[in-house]
Amino acid sequence: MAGAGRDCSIANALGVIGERWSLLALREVLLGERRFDQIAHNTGASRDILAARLRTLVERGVLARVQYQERPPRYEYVPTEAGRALRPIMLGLMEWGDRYVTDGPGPTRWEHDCGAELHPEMVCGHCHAPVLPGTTSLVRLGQVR
Amino acid sequence: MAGAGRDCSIANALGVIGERWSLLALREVLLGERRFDQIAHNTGASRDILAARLRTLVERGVLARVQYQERPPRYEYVPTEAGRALRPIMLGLMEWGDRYVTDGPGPTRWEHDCGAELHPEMVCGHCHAPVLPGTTSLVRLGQVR
DNA sequence: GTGATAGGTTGGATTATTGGACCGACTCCT
DNA sequence: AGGAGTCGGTCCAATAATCCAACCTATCAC
Repeated sequence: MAGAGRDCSIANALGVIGERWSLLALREVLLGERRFDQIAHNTGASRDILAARLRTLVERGVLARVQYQERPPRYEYVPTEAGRALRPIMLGLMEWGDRYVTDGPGPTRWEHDCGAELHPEMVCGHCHAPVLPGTTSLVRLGQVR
Repeated sequence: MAGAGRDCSIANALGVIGERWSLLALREVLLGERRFDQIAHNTGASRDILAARLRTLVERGVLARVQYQERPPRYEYVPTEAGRALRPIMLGLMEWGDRYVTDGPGPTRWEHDCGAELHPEMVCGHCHAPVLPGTTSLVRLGQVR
């Protein structure tokens, strides 16, 4: 792991969800798949790596591991508040992938309650204007350690 | 690499920017650092890995490598349109990291033109209502291959 | 007893990453 | 002219992570 680099919440966030398969596992959980085998199948991750990733996501508070039956004990993974808070970011990543990576129409599509196909946009939480380059200024920058 | 898993633009996006150091390198470029040595220093990545990451980001159209002087030839990395389109996502990730990972106040802070400290929010591009769980419905889901 | 389901663990082979040294082609200082 | 510094990398051996298939435990259904 990196002991250096800029003090930055992006780096900290990537420390939690930045490893390979973590975000795809979370995608499945947010889509409603909560069982190990289903997550393994739908992501394509190998089972040992997936087990490790789910463990760290639980440790870091993004998912919770909930027993849904005794005898035999069986567990499912459910998103915590922190996990649900990643949903907009995943939708943003999906939008970016649709636009700049995936050929043809997006394989997964959402509709918003307003009736339109969902194309999420990032806005300022205060004035609700789009966050565009040039409309923001740096107040404080994390130092490089 | 994964040959299987769900057909999904999140997975496709991660194929481009999901490797370790890629997003941190992009963060530095978007912050205005364009030189190899500075990016290496500010991220903490080893130089050979950084060179490899920058190469794939250029290949995939997220960055461009531009010669800024001859004799000796020197290059800098600038964001393309696709790279700039990742800015809102990085800000969202920063917001998430500030809230759920980083202890204390966020090390990097932005102000929006409206005067408020920036706390970005994801909204529907059509009706501008926040994208909350329960306000969207799946129209089409990428199949697992 | 045979299969199926669920949630993993184990082992061995392959790949990726790390950190530091090194390099070529300059420029700047003295 | 000699020496140091800059820039954008590459090369190397040691270490760490990942992949895949096989295996395991417990239980239920037949």
